[in-house]
Amino acid sequence: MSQTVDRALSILPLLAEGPADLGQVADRLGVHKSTALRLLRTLHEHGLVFRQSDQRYRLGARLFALAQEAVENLDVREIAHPHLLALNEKCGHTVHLAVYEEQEVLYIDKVESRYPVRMYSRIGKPVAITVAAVAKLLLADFPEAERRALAEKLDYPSYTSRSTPNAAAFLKELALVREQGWATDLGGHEESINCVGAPIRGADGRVVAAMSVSAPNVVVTAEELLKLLPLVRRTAEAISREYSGHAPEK
Amino acid sequence: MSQTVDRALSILPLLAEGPADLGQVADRLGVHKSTALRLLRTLHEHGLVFRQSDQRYRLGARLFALAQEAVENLDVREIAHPHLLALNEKCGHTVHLAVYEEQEVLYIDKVESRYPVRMYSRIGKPVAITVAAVAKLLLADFPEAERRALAEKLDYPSYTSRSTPNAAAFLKELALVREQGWATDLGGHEESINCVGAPIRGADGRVVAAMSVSAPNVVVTAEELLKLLPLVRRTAEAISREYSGHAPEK
DNA sequence: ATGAACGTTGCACATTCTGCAACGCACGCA
DNA sequence: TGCGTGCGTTGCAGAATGTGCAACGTTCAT
Repeated sequence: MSQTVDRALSILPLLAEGPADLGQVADRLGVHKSTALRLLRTLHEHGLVFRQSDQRYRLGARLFALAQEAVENLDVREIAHPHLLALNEKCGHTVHLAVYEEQEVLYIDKVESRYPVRMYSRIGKPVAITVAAVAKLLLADFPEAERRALAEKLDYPSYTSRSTPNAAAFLKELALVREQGWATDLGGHEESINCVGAPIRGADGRVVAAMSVSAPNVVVTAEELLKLLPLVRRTAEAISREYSGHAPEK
Repeated sequence: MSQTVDRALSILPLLAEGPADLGQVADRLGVHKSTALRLLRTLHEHGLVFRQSDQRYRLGARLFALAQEAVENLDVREIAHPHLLALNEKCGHTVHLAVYEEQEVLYIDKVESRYPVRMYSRIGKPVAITVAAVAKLLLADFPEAERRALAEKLDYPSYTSRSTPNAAAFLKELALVREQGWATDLGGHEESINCVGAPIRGADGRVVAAMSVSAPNVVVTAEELLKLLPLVRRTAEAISREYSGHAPEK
């Protein structure tokens, strides 16, 4: 829509392929050298491009800084919230959003069940890290060495008979979660409550948050809850897309 | 130099602070809404900006993709080489450049000593990982858990009486290197050869390569070699700056 | 129903960008 | 030493391009 800007921006992917000199840039843009020069100068002033020692142009530090700053100022919660609401709208159960922070997994958002029976949880509260679906999802993405180190350090409280009993079992479960791309907690924290969860990933593919749907046995059986898995995964993927800077579907 | 492009690029840092709507962008640019709209549209077509579900604009995925692609197409060796030559010019000793790759540390560049006595090493050859200064620098940057895991797996050959004897000693040495930001190998690989090295870091601060200066005792004592440390560190920093997308000094 | 806030469009004006041609400079070759 | 080529750079005149305005269409909230 704006020719000048359009041309200037076309330089960026071109330089991403590798350093290039003025003539090459002008040629590939199909413009006169003097025009390319002025565009490069403007990009240079903004730090998006710089000149290395052999005089050729390269993408500059500012680009990395911008990308980083943008990620830091991104709020998963803000982006996820409407999606969580929509999910709750469809299935009616409690929906949680959680992140990993300083050795803990914390709930950072929650949409209450529309059924009369609710489960206890609080935003900001640490999650039962050895059993919760969201915790498994977040830890499963750690590099293997860190996963092992962390697993060794944890306590394994027997909330119920189905709680994760020890480090070995936990690591095995994490490997499974990593493999399949989703996680469950079937009565591992409270006998009568089941959860299904899926990971939310950033632009680099790393897991940045996890979400889950929880419901007590009295409302739906574990089997029925599992039928929601595709929906949960689709929601998580929609959030991932939007979080990582792709236009939302539709 | 180019007003239109200048304005368009000014939008990026603005959006890095957080999502903004058309009016806010127009205001902060000091232009009419319709102008801001056209600029945003152009940025949008290039994927640098997109519109999230609440209609506000945000930095887009393309920005991350560009930054990533640029990093992948960057060649440390190409950038480092002139600096290594200059260093060799000043001190005369052998200069090495190395990276970590698949459980090994490999030499990827070398400038030969100008003294008659040379040391044996080859580009592409794996480095003695438990003793070489460059290896210590590269491994010291690993997260603690991975450092431990790797140290346990390694063999500790006794090249000389001063070789690193075991995992515990190696981890201690890595902690020291991490702390001080430089490393040495004083006769750990071959009795008569000493090295001083410094790390080369990327835009995110992670160590991407390491360089060292090596010289045999018959040419300079370890003490004299250590006097080169400031020069080595300055060279490594100059390479880091250029590699991470900042204009080279002067 | 009514108004405000916001994004969007078409248009006439002139600001801003463009390509040209000429210059300066460094490098390599004779 | 001198010439030639390749590259980045500058000033300029013409015109294409971007600009702000004013008016319209929507969507919300009151």
